Amino acid sequence: MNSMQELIKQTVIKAGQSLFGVDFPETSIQFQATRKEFDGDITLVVFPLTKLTQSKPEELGEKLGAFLVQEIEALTAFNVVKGFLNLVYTDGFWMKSLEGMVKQPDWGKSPKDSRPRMMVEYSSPNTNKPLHLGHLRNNFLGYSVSQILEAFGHKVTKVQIINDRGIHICKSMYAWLKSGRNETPESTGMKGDKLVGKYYVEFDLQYKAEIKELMATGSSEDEAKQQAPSILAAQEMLRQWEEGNEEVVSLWKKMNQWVYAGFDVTYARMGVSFDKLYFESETYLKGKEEVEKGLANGVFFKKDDGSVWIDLTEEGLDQKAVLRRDGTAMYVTQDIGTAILRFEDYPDTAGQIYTVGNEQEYHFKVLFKILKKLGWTQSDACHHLSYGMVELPEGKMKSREGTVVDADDLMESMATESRLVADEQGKLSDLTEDEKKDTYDIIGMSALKYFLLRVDPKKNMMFNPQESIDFNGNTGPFIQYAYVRTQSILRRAGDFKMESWNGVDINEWERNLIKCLSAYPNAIEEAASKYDPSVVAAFAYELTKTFNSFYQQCSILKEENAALKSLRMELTALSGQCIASSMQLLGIEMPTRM
RNA sequence: GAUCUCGUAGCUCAGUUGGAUAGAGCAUCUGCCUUCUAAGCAGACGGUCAGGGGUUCGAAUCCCUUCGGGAUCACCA
Repeated sequence: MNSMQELIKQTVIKAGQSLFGVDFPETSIQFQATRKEFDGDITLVVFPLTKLTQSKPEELGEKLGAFLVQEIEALTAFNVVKGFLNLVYTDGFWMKSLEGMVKQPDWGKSPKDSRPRMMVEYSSPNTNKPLHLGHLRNNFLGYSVSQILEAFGHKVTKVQIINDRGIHICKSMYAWLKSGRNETPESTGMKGDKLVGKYYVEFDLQYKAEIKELMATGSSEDEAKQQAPSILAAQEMLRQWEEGNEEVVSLWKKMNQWVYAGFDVTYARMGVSFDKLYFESETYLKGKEEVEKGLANGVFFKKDDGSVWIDLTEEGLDQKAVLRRDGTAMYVTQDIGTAILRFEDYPDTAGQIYTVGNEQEYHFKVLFKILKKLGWTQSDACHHLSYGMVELPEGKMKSREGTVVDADDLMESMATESRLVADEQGKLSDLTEDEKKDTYDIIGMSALKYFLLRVDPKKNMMFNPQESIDFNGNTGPFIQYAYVRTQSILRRAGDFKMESWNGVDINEWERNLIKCLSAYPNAIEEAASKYDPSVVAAFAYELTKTFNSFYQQCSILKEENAALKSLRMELTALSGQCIASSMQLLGIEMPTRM
C-alpha cells in the first residue's frame, strides 16, 4: 500500500464519521486497480461499507467520492459504476511521482542491506551426469530469487550443496574403470560432465543386461537387482571410498574434477554464480554429530534395533528415521548437518531458501520441523522454493529413456535461433563477429530464461522442443527490443539539454507510463515476499507494452516544445533503466543493439 | 488406500486478501514503415473458468462432491 492509498483510506474513515457517524474498520476499506475500460487511477470497493451505513452502493459511492475529491488535493474527479468508486488523480500528482522516481538513482530497489541475510540454495546437482532442462529452471529460479531478495534489501548468500558422494558416482567410476580405456576430457574432447555421464549410462545398460540374464536363469527381479555383479562392484567401491581407499578416492577426485570443470562452463553460460559451495563429502558426517547431540537432548529416540528416529506425529507428520540401524547417515541426516553448518558459518542468517523440485515437499517439511526442535529458530524463516516439472509433449523427462533435454544443447540452439532471426533482418551487419556472437547469446538466453521464469514456479510447465521458443510477443527478446529502442533514442538525442517540464500537460500515454513505472517497488516487494520471479516478469512485460504504446503515439526527438521533449526524454530514460533493472532481477542481460 | 497439487480460448500462460463485461502471447484474419529500430503498434476472431452442489450483495478464487492429470507417503537420494 502506497502513501496515496493510505491517505485515501484515512479520509474514507473520516468521511464515515462526519457523513454517517460510523466508524469504518480498516479492513472494510478495499482498493483495487481501476480496470482500464473505466476512467480512474484507483478504485474503492464500496460494497463492504453499505451495510455499515445502511445505504445503497451508488448513493454511498457518490457521497464518498464528493467528500474525497474535496478533501484530497491530489484527486481531481471521480465516477461511480455499481459499487465501485473510481478516483482520478491530478496530473500534478503524477508529475510529482515522476520527479520522485527520477531522483532515486536505483528506482524501485530498497536500500542495500536494510534487511537481514538470507541464504539461497539452488542447482545442487549430482556429479554423475550433465545438467538438463530441469536444472535450468532450478538455476534460473534460484538465481532470480537471490537477485530479487537483494533488490528488496536483503543480504544474500548464494550456495549449493554438491552431491559428490554416493552410489551414483561410484557407478560411473566402475564403468569407466571397466571399459574406459583411460579416456579423459582431453583425449576425447568431451566436456567432463558429458564424459562422466556417458559412463553412467553405460553402467546402467550393463546393469540391466545382467538383471535380464539373472532373471533368465530363474532369479526373481528383486534378487537379480541385488545380485547383479556390476551393482555389487559399485557398492564395494562405495565401501572402499568410505574407508578412504587411496586408489578409489583418487579416481573419485579425478572424475569429480572433470564434472566440475564441465559444470563451470555451463554455469558461466547460464549466467549464474555462487558465493559458497558445500560438498556433501565434507558435510555428511556433521549431520550424524548433530543427531547424536539431539539424541542426548531427547529430541530423537533410539529403537531397539539401534536405529534413531524423531516423532513428528504432533506436528501432523509421521515418525521419521534419521540414522539407520548400522549407524549410517540418511538423506535428511545430511541436510540437517548442512543446514546447521550454514547457520554456524553465517550466524546472521535469518533463513534459508531451498530451490528444489516439488517432489521433495515432504522432505523439507520434515527438515524444517527437525531444525526447529533442535532449537534453530531460523527454521521459521526457512522456505522450500518448490517448483514443478518441465514436461515434454511425450510426458516427463527420463534420463534412462533418453528423453532429457540437455542444458548445453538447448542454450546453444537458442543462440543459433537468435542468429537466424537477426541475420534475416540484417540490422547487425556492421558489428564485428565477436560483437554479433555476444548479442546472439544475450538474446537467445533471454528467450530461454524468460520462458522458464514467467510461469508460476510451483506449477508444472510444458516445453515443446519441436516448436522453438518464441522471440515475439510475451518474450524476453520483445522486452529487450523495447530497451534497445530507448537506448537508440538516447544515443541520437546527442547533447540535447534537458529543461524543466513543470506545468506541461500530459496525455494518456505519458500518464499510463508514469503510472506503470511507479508500480515497480510494489512488484519487487510482492515477488520477494512470494519468492516468485514471475511477478517481476509480468511487471517487465506490462511496462514494455506501455512503453511501446507511448513510443508509437508520441514522438520524442521530433517534439518541438522543449519542455515536453524533456519530459518524454526523461520517460524514455527511466523506462529503459526500469526495464533493464527488472530484467536483471530475472538474470537477463540487455543488448545495446539488436 | 492416505495426503498434497493442478485442470481457465485450438496451443502456452496471467488472473492479488472473494469484486465490474474472465485477460495476455502464439496461431488465423484486417489495417499501419519516405516519420526516433515493424523482434513493433492498432484492431478482429476465439470461453459452460473440468462437471455438479453449497456459502453471499457478489465465486475462476472459499467449502463439499464427482471426474481427469501429476507428486508424495522408505532404515533411496
